[in-house]
Amino acid sequence: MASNKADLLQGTLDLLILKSLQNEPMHGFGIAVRIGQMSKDMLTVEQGSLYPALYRLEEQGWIKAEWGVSENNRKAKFYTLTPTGRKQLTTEEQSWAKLSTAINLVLGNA
Amino acid sequence: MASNKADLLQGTLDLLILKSLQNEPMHGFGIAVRIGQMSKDMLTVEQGSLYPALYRLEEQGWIKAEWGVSENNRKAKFYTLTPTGRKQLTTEEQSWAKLSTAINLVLGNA
DNA sequence: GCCTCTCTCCTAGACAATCTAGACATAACC
DNA sequence: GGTTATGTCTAGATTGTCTAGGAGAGAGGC
Repeated sequence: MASNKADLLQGTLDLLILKSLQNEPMHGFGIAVRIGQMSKDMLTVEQGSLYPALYRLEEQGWIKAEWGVSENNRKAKFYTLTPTGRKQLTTEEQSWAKLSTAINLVLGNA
Repeated sequence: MASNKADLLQGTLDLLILKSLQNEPMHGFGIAVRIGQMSKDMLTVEQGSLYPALYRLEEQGWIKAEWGVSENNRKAKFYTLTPTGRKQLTTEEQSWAKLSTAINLVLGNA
Protein backbone atom coordinates (compact mmCIF):
# COMPACT_ATOMS: atom_id res chain seq x y z
CA MET A 1 0.00 0.00 0.00
CA ALA A 2 1.86 3.13 1.05
CA SER A 3 5.46 2.70 0.10
CA ASN A 4 8.40 3.57 2.24
CA LYS A 5 10.72 2.76 -0.57
CA ALA A 6 11.24 5.27 -3.28
CA ASP A 7 9.13 3.79 -6.00
CA LEU A 8 9.32 5.49 -9.32
CA LEU A 9 6.55 7.65 -10.53
CA GLN A 10 5.02 6.10 -13.56
CA GLY A 11 6.22 7.77 -16.65
CA THR A 12 9.58 8.87 -15.35
CA LEU A 13 11.44 5.67 -16.09
CA ASP A 14 11.66 6.30 -19.82
CA LEU A 15 13.07 9.71 -19.17
CA LEU A 16 15.67 8.36 -16.78
CA ILE A 17 16.76 5.66 -19.18
CA LEU A 18 17.07 8.04 -22.09
CA LYS A 19 19.06 10.41 -19.94
CA SER A 20 21.45 7.65 -18.89
CA LEU A 21 22.23 6.99 -22.52
CA GLN A 22 22.80 10.62 -23.40
CA ASN A 23 26.56 10.51 -23.21
CA GLU A 24 27.45 6.92 -23.96
CA PRO A 25 25.90 3.59 -24.86
CA MET A 26 25.25 1.35 -21.90
CA HIS A 27 23.89 -2.09 -21.24
CA GLY A 28 20.66 -2.60 -19.35
CA PHE A 29 22.15 -3.70 -16.09
CA GLY A 30 24.50 -0.78 -16.17
CA ILE A 31 21.68 1.67 -16.73
CA ALA A 32 19.97 0.50 -13.58
CA VAL A 33 23.15 0.83 -11.57
CA ARG A 34 23.87 4.23 -13.07
CA ILE A 35 20.47 5.61 -12.20
CA GLY A 36 20.90 4.37 -8.66
CA GLN A 37 24.26 6.07 -8.37
CA MET A 38 23.25 9.33 -9.97
CA SER A 39 20.27 9.64 -7.67
CA LYS A 40 22.35 8.79 -4.62
CA ASP A 41 20.38 5.59 -4.22
CA MET A 42 17.09 7.40 -3.88
CA LEU A 43 15.86 5.75 -7.04
CA THR A 44 15.97 2.03 -7.68
CA VAL A 45 15.13 0.54 -11.04
CA GLU A 46 13.86 -3.01 -10.75
CA GLN A 47 14.78 -5.37 -13.52
CA GLY A 48 11.18 -6.27 -14.05
CA SER A 49 10.58 -2.65 -14.89
CA LEU A 50 13.78 -2.02 -16.73
CA TYR A 51 13.66 -4.62 -19.48
CA PRO A 52 10.08 -4.06 -20.52
CA ALA A 53 10.90 -0.36 -20.63
CA LEU A 54 13.91 -0.97 -22.83
CA TYR A 55 11.79 -2.92 -25.30
CA ARG A 56 9.24 -0.18 -25.28
CA LEU A 57 11.87 2.41 -26.08
CA GLU A 58 13.40 0.26 -28.77
CA GLU A 59 10.03 -0.27 -30.39
CA GLN A 60 9.51 3.47 -30.45
CA GLY A 61 12.81 3.78 -32.22
CA TRP A 62 14.35 5.87 -29.48
CA ILE A 63 17.14 3.48 -28.65
CA LYS A 64 18.96 0.78 -30.57
CA ALA A 65 20.36 -2.46 -29.17
CA GLU A 66 23.55 -4.26 -30.01
CA TRP A 67 25.21 -7.23 -28.37
CA GLY A 68 28.65 -6.64 -27.01
CA VAL A 69 30.90 -7.41 -24.10
CA SER A 70 30.71 -5.66 -20.76
CA GLU A 71 33.54 -4.26 -18.66
CA ASN A 72 33.45 -7.52 -16.76
CA ASN A 73 33.85 -9.54 -19.90
CA ARG A 74 30.26 -10.78 -19.97
CA LYS A 75 28.04 -10.57 -22.96
CA ALA A 76 25.65 -7.70 -22.65
CA LYS A 77 23.21 -5.77 -24.78
CA PHE A 78 24.34 -2.24 -25.33
CA TYR A 79 21.79 0.43 -26.01
CA THR A 80 22.45 3.58 -27.99
CA LEU A 81 20.34 6.68 -28.25
CA THR A 82 19.04 7.26 -31.77
CA PRO A 83 18.58 10.77 -33.18
CA THR A 84 14.85 10.42 -32.63
CA GLY A 85 15.61 9.30 -29.11
CA ARG A 86 17.64 12.41 -28.54
CA LYS A 87 14.71 14.53 -29.57
CA GLN A 88 12.46 12.51 -27.34
CA LEU A 89 14.82 13.05 -24.44
CA THR A 90 14.60 16.79 -24.90
CA THR A 91 10.84 16.61 -25.09
CA GLU A 92 10.58 14.52 -21.96
CA GLU A 93 12.97 16.71 -20.06
CA GLN A 94 10.85 19.73 -20.88
CA SER A 95 7.68 17.97 -20.00
CA TRP A 96 9.15 16.87 -16.69
CA ALA A 97 10.21 20.43 -15.97
CA LYS A 98 6.73 21.66 -16.77
CA LEU A 99 5.04 19.04 -14.68
CA SER A 100 7.20 19.47 -11.65
CA THR A 101 6.79 23.22 -11.92
CA ALA A 102 3.05 22.79 -12.06
CA ILE A 103 2.97 20.53 -9.04
CA ASN A 104 5.21 22.84 -7.09
CA LEU A 105 2.86 25.67 -7.94
CA VAL A 106 0.02 23.76 -6.36
CA LEU A 107 2.14 22.86 -3.37
CA GLY A 108 3.08 26.47 -2.98
CA ASN A 109 6.80 25.87 -3.35
CA ALA A 110 6.93 28.58 -5.93
CA MET B 1 0.18 6.65 -26.99
CA ALA B 2 2.54 9.56 -26.42
CA SER B 3 0.58 12.37 -24.87
CA ASN B 4 0.85 15.99 -25.75
CA LYS B 5 -1.43 16.96 -22.94
CA ALA B 6 -0.07 17.29 -19.47
CA ASP B 7 -1.20 14.03 -18.03
CA LEU B 8 -0.67 13.54 -14.37
CA LEU B 9 2.06 11.32 -13.10
CA GLN B 10 0.59 8.41 -11.29
CA GLY B 11 0.77 8.93 -7.60
CA THR B 12 0.65 12.68 -7.64
CA LEU B 13 -3.11 13.03 -7.74
CA ASP B 14 -3.62 12.08 -4.11
CA LEU B 15 -1.06 14.64 -3.08
CA LEU B 16 -2.72 17.36 -5.12
CA ILE B 17 -6.15 16.59 -3.73
CA LEU B 18 -4.96 16.56 -0.14
CA LYS B 19 -3.17 19.82 -0.73
CA SER B 20 -6.32 21.45 -2.11
CA LEU B 21 -8.14 20.60 1.05
CA GLN B 22 -5.46 21.92 3.34
CA ASN B 23 -7.10 25.25 4.02
CA GLU B 24 -10.78 24.60 3.56
CA PRO B 25 -13.26 21.86 2.74
CA MET B 26 -14.20 21.65 -0.91
CA HIS B 27 -16.43 19.61 -3.14
CA GLY B 28 -14.99 17.34 -5.79
CA PHE B 29 -15.72 19.50 -8.76
CA GLY B 30 -14.21 22.44 -6.99
CA ILE B 31 -11.05 20.53 -6.24
CA ALA B 32 -10.53 19.83 -9.93
CA VAL B 33 -11.08 23.46 -10.83
CA ARG B 34 -8.81 24.61 -8.04
CA ILE B 35 -5.96 22.36 -9.10
CA GLY B 36 -6.31 23.66 -12.63
CA GLN B 37 -6.17 27.25 -11.47
CA MET B 38 -3.31 26.81 -9.04
CA SER B 39 -1.22 25.11 -11.69
CA LYS B 40 -2.03 27.77 -14.27
CA ASP B 41 -3.90 25.19 -16.29
CA MET B 42 -0.87 23.00 -16.70
CA LEU B 43 -2.60 20.23 -14.77
CA THR B 44 -6.03 18.91 -15.59
CA VAL B 45 -7.82 16.48 -13.34
CA GLU B 46 -10.29 14.33 -15.23
CA GLN B 47 -13.46 13.43 -13.45
CA GLY B 48 -12.88 9.77 -14.13
CA SER B 49 -9.68 10.08 -12.15
CA LEU B 50 -10.97 12.43 -9.53
CA TYR B 51 -13.88 10.54 -8.06
CA PRO B 52 -12.16 7.18 -7.76
CA ALA B 53 -9.32 9.01 -6.07
CA LEU B 54 -11.66 10.67 -3.63
CA TYR B 55 -13.09 7.31 -2.64
CA ARG B 56 -9.63 5.94 -2.21
CA LEU B 57 -8.69 8.77 0.09
CA GLU B 58 -11.89 8.47 2.06
CA GLU B 59 -11.35 4.74 2.53
CA GLN B 60 -7.89 5.45 3.85
CA GLY B 61 -9.45 7.83 6.34
CA TRP B 62 -7.58 10.81 5.02
CA ILE B 63 -10.62 12.80 4.03
CA LYS B 64 -14.22 12.84 5.17
CA ALA B 65 -17.26 13.52 3.01
CA GLU B 66 -20.42 15.41 3.83
CA TRP B 67 -23.27 16.46 1.59
CA GLY B 68 -23.93 20.15 1.43
CA VAL B 69 -24.86 22.92 -0.92
CA SER B 70 -22.41 24.56 -3.27
CA GLU B 71 -21.91 28.26 -3.96
CA ASN B 72 -24.16 27.75 -6.97
CA ASN B 73 -26.90 26.26 -4.90
CA ARG B 74 -26.38 22.70 -6.10
CA LYS B 75 -26.05 19.78 -3.83
CA ALA B 76 -22.42 18.78 -3.58
CA LYS B 77 -20.25 16.53 -1.52
CA PHE B 78 -17.80 18.46 0.59
CA TYR B 79 -14.56 16.86 1.61
CA THR B 80 -12.61 17.73 4.72
CA LEU B 81 -9.07 16.78 5.62
CA THR B 82 -8.91 14.55 8.70
CA PRO B 83 -6.01 14.75 11.17
CA THR B 84 -4.61 11.56 9.66
CA GLY B 85 -5.02 13.14 6.26
CA ARG B 86 -3.02 16.11 7.39
CA LYS B 87 -0.19 13.83 8.41
CA GLN B 88 -0.45 12.03 5.12
CA LEU B 89 -0.23 15.32 3.28
CA THR B 90 3.04 16.13 5.04
CA THR B 91 4.38 12.68 4.25
CA GLU B 92 3.47 12.94 0.61
CA GLU B 93 4.87 16.42 0.29
CA GLN B 94 8.18 15.18 1.63
CA SER B 95 8.20 12.18 -0.58
CA TRP B 96 7.45 14.32 -3.60
CA ALA B 97 10.32 16.61 -2.67
CA LYS B 98 12.63 13.67 -2.35
CA LEU B 99 11.56 12.13 -5.61
CA SER B 100 11.79 15.27 -7.64
CA THR B 101 15.18 15.98 -6.14
CA ALA B 102 16.33 12.52 -7.10
CA ILE B 103 15.12 12.86 -10.64
CA ASN B 104 16.67 16.28 -10.99
CA LEU B 105 19.93 14.79 -9.79
CA VAL B 106 19.82 12.31 -12.62
CA LEU B 107 18.87 14.99 -15.09
CA GLY B 108 21.74 17.10 -13.89
CA ASN B 109 19.56 20.01 -12.86
CA ALA B 110 21.20 19.97 -9.49
C1' DG C 1 37.98 -29.83 -12.85
C1' DC C 2 34.37 -28.41 -9.75
C1' DC C 3 31.74 -25.21 -7.08
C1' DT C 4 29.92 -20.95 -6.05
C1' DC C 5 29.27 -16.16 -6.75
C1' DT C 6 28.21 -12.47 -9.60
C1' DC C 7 26.83 -10.44 -13.76
C1' DT C 8 23.41 -9.99 -17.21
C1' DC C 9 19.25 -10.93 -19.62
C1' DC C 10 14.54 -12.33 -19.70
C1' DT C 11 9.38 -13.35 -18.70
C1' DA C 12 4.63 -14.25 -16.78
C1' DG C 13 1.26 -12.60 -14.02
C1' DA C 14 -0.60 -9.56 -10.73
C1' DC C 15 -1.70 -4.97 -9.42
C1' DA C 16 -2.97 -0.18 -9.16
C1' DA C 17 -3.82 4.33 -11.02
C1' DT C 18 -5.45 6.83 -14.65
C1' DC C 19 -8.20 7.77 -18.87
C1' DT C 20 -12.15 7.35 -22.07
C1' DA C 21 -16.58 7.87 -22.56
C1' DG C 22 -20.30 7.69 -21.30
C1' DA C 23 -24.91 8.58 -17.90
C1' DC C 24 -27.70 11.33 -14.79
C1' DA C 25 -29.82 15.22 -12.06
C1' DT C 26 -30.89 19.96 -11.14
C1' DA C 27 -30.25 25.21 -11.00
C1' DA C 28 -30.03 29.17 -13.83
C1' DC C 29 -30.68 31.70 -17.93
C1' DC C 30 -32.95 33.06 -22.10
C1' DG D 1 -39.27 25.02 -22.41
C1' DG D 2 -34.86 24.37 -24.22
C1' DT D 3 -30.10 25.04 -23.34
C1' DT D 4 -26.04 25.56 -20.65
C1' DA D 5 -23.30 25.00 -16.58
C1' DT D 6 -22.72 22.56 -12.43
C1' DG D 7 -21.91 18.44 -9.99
C1' DT D 8 -21.62 13.31 -9.05
C1' DC D 9 -20.89 8.80 -10.70
C1' DT D 10 -19.42 4.25 -13.16
C1' DA D 11 -17.68 0.50 -16.35
C1' DG D 12 -14.06 -0.85 -18.99
C1' DA D 13 -9.78 -0.46 -21.18
C1' DT D 14 -5.15 0.81 -20.94
C1' DT D 15 -0.63 1.07 -19.27
C1' DG D 16 3.36 1.05 -16.48
C1' DT D 17 5.48 -0.97 -12.68
C1' DC D 18 6.37 -4.68 -9.34
C1' DT D 19 6.88 -9.49 -7.67
C1' DA D 20 9.03 -13.38 -8.25
C1' DG D 21 10.77 -16.11 -10.43
C1' DG D 22 14.37 -18.63 -14.24
C1' DA D 23 18.60 -19.20 -16.94
C1' DG D 24 23.38 -18.87 -18.96
C1' DA D 25 28.07 -17.89 -18.63
C1' DG D 26 32.48 -15.85 -16.90
C1' DA D 27 35.46 -15.29 -12.50
C1' DG D 28 37.76 -17.03 -8.79
C1' DG D 29 38.80 -20.27 -5.00
C1' DC D 30 40.03 -24.80 -4.01
